[in-house]
Amino acid sequence: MAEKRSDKTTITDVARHAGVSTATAGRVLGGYGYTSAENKEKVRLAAQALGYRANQLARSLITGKTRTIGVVAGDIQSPFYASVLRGIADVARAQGFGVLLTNSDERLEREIEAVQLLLEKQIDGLIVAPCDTSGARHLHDAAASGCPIVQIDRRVAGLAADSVTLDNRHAARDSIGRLIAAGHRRIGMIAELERFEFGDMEAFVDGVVAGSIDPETLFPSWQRLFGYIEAHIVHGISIDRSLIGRAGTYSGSAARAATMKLLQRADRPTALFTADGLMSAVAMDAITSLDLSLPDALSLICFDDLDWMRFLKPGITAIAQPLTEMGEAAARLILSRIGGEGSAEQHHVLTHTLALRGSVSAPQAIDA
Amino acid sequence: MAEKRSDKTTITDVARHAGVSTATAGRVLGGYGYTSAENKEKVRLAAQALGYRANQLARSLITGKTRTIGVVAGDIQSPFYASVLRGIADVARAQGFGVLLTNSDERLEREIEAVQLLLEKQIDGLIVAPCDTSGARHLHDAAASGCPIVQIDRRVAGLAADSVTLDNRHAARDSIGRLIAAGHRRIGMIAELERFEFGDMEAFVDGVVAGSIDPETLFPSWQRLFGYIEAHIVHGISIDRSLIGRAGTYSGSAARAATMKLLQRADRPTALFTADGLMSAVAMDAITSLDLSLPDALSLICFDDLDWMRFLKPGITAIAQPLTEMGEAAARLILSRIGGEGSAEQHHVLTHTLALRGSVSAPQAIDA
DNA sequence: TTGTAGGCGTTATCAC
DNA sequence: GTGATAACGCCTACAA
Repeated sequence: MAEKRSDKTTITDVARHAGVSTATAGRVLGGYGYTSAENKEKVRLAAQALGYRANQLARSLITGKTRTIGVVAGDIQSPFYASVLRGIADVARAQGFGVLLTNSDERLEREIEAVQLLLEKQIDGLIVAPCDTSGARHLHDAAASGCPIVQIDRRVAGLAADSVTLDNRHAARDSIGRLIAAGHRRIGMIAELERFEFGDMEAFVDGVVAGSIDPETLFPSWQRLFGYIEAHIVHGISIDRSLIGRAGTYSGSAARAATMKLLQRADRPTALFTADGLMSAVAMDAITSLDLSLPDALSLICFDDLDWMRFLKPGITAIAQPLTEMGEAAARLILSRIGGEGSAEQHHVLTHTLALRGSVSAPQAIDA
Repeated sequence: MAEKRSDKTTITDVARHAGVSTATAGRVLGGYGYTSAENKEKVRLAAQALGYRANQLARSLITGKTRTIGVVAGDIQSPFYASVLRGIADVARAQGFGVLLTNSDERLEREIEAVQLLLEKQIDGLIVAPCDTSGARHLHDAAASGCPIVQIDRRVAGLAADSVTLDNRHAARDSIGRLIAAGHRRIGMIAELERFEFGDMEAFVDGVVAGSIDPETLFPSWQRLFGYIEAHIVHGISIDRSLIGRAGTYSGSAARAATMKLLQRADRPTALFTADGLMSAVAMDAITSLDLSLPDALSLICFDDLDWMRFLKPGITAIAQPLTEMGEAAARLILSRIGGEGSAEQHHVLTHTLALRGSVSAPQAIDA
C-alpha cells in the first residue's frame, strides 16, 4: 500500500522507518554489500510502505555512471532514423539503460549543441550520425575526455571511435550492375550529394576513375555514387555526367526538379537509380506525374525499401538496409565499451539486401 | 585551448586555477548571483583553459530540476510516433530540455517499467501515450507524486493530467459522410479495435446507437468506429456489422486477412475506410493484389496521410493528423506545467485535415 | 561583491 | 553484518 507522498521519501526515511542505519538501507535498496535476511526484509517493507523510489541522480553522482546513452540522430521523423533508434532503444532497455535523444537536422552547430547537452547530462556513451566527416572537433574532444562513441551511417576521418555503417558502395555497384546486365546503358541517378570538399562532381568522377578517392569516410550518397561509377567502369560503359542529378541537402523540391529535368530530356535515361528514401518518393512522384509506366518506359531501383514499394504495380526493386540491426549493433557496441571493453576500434559494415520486384526490365527503344 | 583531461575538471579546479572561491566560480559558471567583471573573466578563462564542463547531475540533485522530459511512445518506428516525437524534441530543445525516450509497444508492463525508469531518473515531466485507458495506477501515482503528465493520442479515464488528442470521432464521421454523400451505402471499415472492455462489437454498436457510450477515453480506433456509426445514423443508413473488420493488435497479417475477406465477398462494400496507417498500407496491398481499380471498383478513404498516398494513381483521399503539432503542443503543455502553471487540467483536441484526392467516386454497380 | 559552511540523496570506506 | 562518516559536484544560505 504505497503512499503517494510528494516524491520525497529518501533512503534516510526508509532507514529510520526500518530502524536501521542509512548504510544498511542503502545496501539492500542498492543491492550491494552484505545484509542479514532479517534487515533486508525490514528495509524492503519500509521502502514499500513509504513508497520509496531511488534517486538515480544521487547514485550517478557518486558512481559516475548514469546508465543512459545519448543519441544524436539527423531527424527522427525519417524512417531511417526512426528504425535505427528503435534498434538502439530495444537493446538499451534490455540492459536497463535509458536513451537521451536529440536531432541535429544534419547541421553541425546543432550537433555540437546536442553533444554538449548530452555530455553535461553525463551520458555513459554516445551514438551519433556525424554531420561533418572531416573536422568534428567536438567528437574528438568527447572521445578524448573518455566518453565512448559509436558512429552510425558514416564515419569521421581519423576519429578513434567505433562505427556501424552500410556497404553503400557495394549496394550501389550491385544494383547498377543489375541494370547494366538487363541491357541499360544510360542510367540516371538522383542523389543528395551535399557536403563534398574535394572539388566538384567532375573532380569526383575523375577521382574515382583514377582511384584517388578514399570512400571510407564519404557521406553515404557519395559512396553510392562511387559504386555507380565503379559499376560503369567494370562494364566498360562511359559515364554521362549529365545523368547524375544532385538534389542538394534533403530538399524534396530540388530533388523533384532534378528528376523532372532528367526524365523530360529527349535522350532521357532508360533506367533510374535513386540514392535514398526521400529521393525515391520524390522520383516516384515525378514518374507518375509524367505517366511513365514502369518498367517499360523506365526501369527503377531505389535505395531504401519503403513500404509502398511492395504493393505498387509493379513492385519497386529496392535496396533494403538492415536499419534496426544497425541500431542494435551500435547499442551493443556502446554498451560493451561502457562495460570496459578496451580493444581497438571496431568498424561494423552491414550488408544490404536487394528486394527484387517488377520495376526492372530490358530497355525499350525510346524513339520508335 | 581547451585541454582534454579525463572529464574530471570540477568547479573546485576552476576556482583554484582562477584564484577565487568555489562559490564565486559557481556563480559565474552557473550564471546566478553577483560577480565582479574581473572575476567573471578570470573564471571564464580558467574554465576554458581546463576544459570545464558543468555536471548537470550535481546541479539537478540540488535544484531538484533535471531539465529533462520523459516520453513513453508506443513504437518510435511508426510514422505516427516518429512525427510526434519530432515535435516534442523540437520544442524541448528550444528550451534547453533533453528528451528521454522509451517504447511501450503498447504493452502495459513495458509502460510501467518505462515510467519507473524515467521517474528514477528524475524527469521533470512525462509525456505518455497510455496503453491502458482505464486503470493506469502507475500514472495516477506518478501524478500524485508531483510529476506533471501530458497524455497524447488517448486519455486515461479519471486521470488528472493534461492531454493532446485528435478529433477522431469527427474525422471519421466527416469522412464516412463524404462517402455516403457520394452515394455509397455499403462502406467497409478496417480497424485495429483492440482493448475494449465494455463488451463485444455488437454491444458497442448498440451502445453508440443508444447513446450510452462515452467516447472520451476510448482508444482512437474505437473513436473512429464511433464516428463511422454516427455517420450512418445521421444519414439513416443501417449498419451491416459484417462490414466492420477487426484486425486486432497491430498485426499486419490479421489486417490483411480481414481486408481480403471483406473485398472478396460477393456483396463486397463499394467503399472502404481504413482506420490508421498500418491498416491503410495493408488494405492498399490487398486492393492491388485483387486488381481492384480505384475509384471505380472501390472508393477509399484512409486515416493517416502517408507519403505514397500522394503519388499513387489515383491519389488516395486521406485524413491527415497534425502529428508534429501534437508533439509540440504536448511539449509546450508539459513545459508550462514544469514552469509552475497550476491551472486546471487542459485537454487539447486537434483537428484533422481531409486531403481530397482521387480515390472517391460514386459507387458502380458490382454485378452488371 | 565575496567566501565559508552546509546539504541535496546516494554510495564507499572504514572501523566495530 | 552493521553503522558512522566522508565523499560526489554543485547550489544556497549566510556572514564578512
